[in-house]
Amino acid sequence: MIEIKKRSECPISCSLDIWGDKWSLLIIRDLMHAKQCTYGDFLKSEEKIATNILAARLQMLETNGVITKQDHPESKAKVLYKLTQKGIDLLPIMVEINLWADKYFTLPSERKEMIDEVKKDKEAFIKEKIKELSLS
Amino acid sequence: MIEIKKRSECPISCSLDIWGDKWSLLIIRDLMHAKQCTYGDFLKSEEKIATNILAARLQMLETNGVITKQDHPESKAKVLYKLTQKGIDLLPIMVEINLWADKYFTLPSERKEMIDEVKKDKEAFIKEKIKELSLS
DNA sequence: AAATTTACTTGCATTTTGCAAGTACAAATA
DNA sequence: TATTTGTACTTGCAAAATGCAAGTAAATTT
Repeated sequence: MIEIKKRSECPISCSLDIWGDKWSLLIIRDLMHAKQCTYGDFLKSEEKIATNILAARLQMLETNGVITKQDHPESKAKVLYKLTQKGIDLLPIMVEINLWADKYFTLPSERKEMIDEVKKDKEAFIKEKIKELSLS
Repeated sequence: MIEIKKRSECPISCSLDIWGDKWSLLIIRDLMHAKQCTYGDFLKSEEKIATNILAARLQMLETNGVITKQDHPESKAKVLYKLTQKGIDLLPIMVEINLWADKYFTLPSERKEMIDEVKKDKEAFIKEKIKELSLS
């Protein structure tokens, strides 16, 4: 089992205790891009997470209600991971991280396109994206 | 010295490579609350960071241009740490983390007050707070 | 029936974290 | 002026987390 030990009652600290490790937000990013992923999909991401770490993080995020597992409609060998509402609600944080990164790094052009869309109308982007993630 | 190895060119990943560890955002949080802190101030925070980890993180954040050191005006024994513009620009991310935490945790009342102010007018809050952090 | 895919687990080396103690310089106190 | 205290670290070592390679078990494909 996974221990959820809070370092303090501070909102930043409590949040980091759930997803403030090296990998969790990348898993969540994948789910925001793809809406649903199999275990293997996560392993394919370019940052190359180790399989045991992936398993541990998925467990942690599920225990904390950020993601859920469900059966794959076409195969019993596969599992689908999805964001819960709690996970979907991390979108504004992700958007702000993207904007910060856009200001201080040189990003690949395919990322820039999305960010330019955000910059045009942040609220609209978030609203639309949340809607997308919520149905399904 | 500190190694800045990027796992990928993804904005989320690049950002996490700088401040995506267990402690950095808590250091940044302290600086956002206090505007400037000494080494000892950070050690006093309720999460109780270990002194060697603190030294390592401060070094990392300074190397990456998120914070700066300056002489304490009243004592050569003390050092003042402050946010750079790059650090101040993390404020919107912090605000969103607070809002997420507000939705999913029960927070202490003194934190709630600040968050209620944010909820009234997020843009205004951020603008005002950035102004505050920028002068000095 | 055998090989392959999928989602993991296991074992072990490496790296990071945490704790306690130590150091060096500045400042306050006796 | 000598000694103690404060401040910002560093060092050494144990514990925990991470990373890598290989293994397992059930489902699917061949």
